[in-house]
Amino acid sequence: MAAVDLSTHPGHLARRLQQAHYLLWNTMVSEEITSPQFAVLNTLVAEPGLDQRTVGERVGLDRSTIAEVVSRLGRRGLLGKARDPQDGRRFLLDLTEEGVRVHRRLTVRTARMNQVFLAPLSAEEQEQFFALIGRVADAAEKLRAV
Amino acid sequence: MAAVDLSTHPGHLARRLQQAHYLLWNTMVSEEITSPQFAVLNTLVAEPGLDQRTVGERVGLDRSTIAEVVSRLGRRGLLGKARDPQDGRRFLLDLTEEGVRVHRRLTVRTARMNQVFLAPLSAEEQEQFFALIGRVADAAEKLRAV
DNA sequence: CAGGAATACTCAGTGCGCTGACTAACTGCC
DNA sequence: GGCAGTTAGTCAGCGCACTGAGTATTCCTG
Repeated sequence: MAAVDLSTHPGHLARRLQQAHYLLWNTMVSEEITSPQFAVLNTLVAEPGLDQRTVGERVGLDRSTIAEVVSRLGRRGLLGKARDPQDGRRFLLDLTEEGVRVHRRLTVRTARMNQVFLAPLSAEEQEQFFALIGRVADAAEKLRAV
Repeated sequence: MAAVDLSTHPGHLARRLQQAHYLLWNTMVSEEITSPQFAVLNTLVAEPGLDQRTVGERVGLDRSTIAEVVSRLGRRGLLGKARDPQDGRRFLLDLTEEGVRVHRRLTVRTARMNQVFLAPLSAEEQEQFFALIGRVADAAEKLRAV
């Protein structure tokens, strides 16, 4: 029996965490808009008119994935795409009014969901939670960059 | 600018963590066998002859997803499926010799990868990392069970 | 200013992960 | 024994996420 205990596997833990979040999001925030889609909306509220690649970079999605997410949001009428007149390769993205409205509505629910999600941890532990995961993710992303 | 800082969003953090792990796995462990597939192999080393649903439960995959993962592993000749003679609804799963060999080989590499992945944290911090994520994931899964 | 390198994006292919609807098999109760 | 309810698995459909190949545009360098 050379098997390993999965609970000491960070990858397995990360997957469980993400799935748990996904389910909670579905019940507490929205069944229509997913968490990555919200991240895109959120980025465009902060920086309207950003190009597609940069949006992807902000939310941590590669060019293929961001293209699909953007196209879905476009189909739902939450954002618009336009060629950059300065650089014909780029697409510039902007929220529609509906997109802004949806973002505003979901922001409230997201905050509530995050509270529930992190409720098992004390305020101090929540700090550690963010810091530890952030450090591991940052380090791994840097390994990739090389 | 009603935008939120994504770095304080546990869902976004969880996704980044998982992607970072995915990339490292690809370069350090295997391009063929994925982390969930390894989890299935690992479960069957510990408990040979388990049925498909229970394997899914052990590794945290729903019945649809475990069916796909199992079918892929079957196509690669790493495990075999057989109807349970006691209960015609069930499929019992068993690793082939090749499956056992692959599991043994990947176990070593996985341990090495985990070390690299967690290297930014001290031993004490690694404990916290496991504990905090485990508690949040457990709590969220319990919410679901209700 | 022309040709090669870099950049933004698309498309095809693979894999994980979920829901909801369906089929087949078993279980329990009358 | 028969029928209702539960359970294991499949299938279709959606969405995220990556790689690798291909196209169009821009940038850089000789």
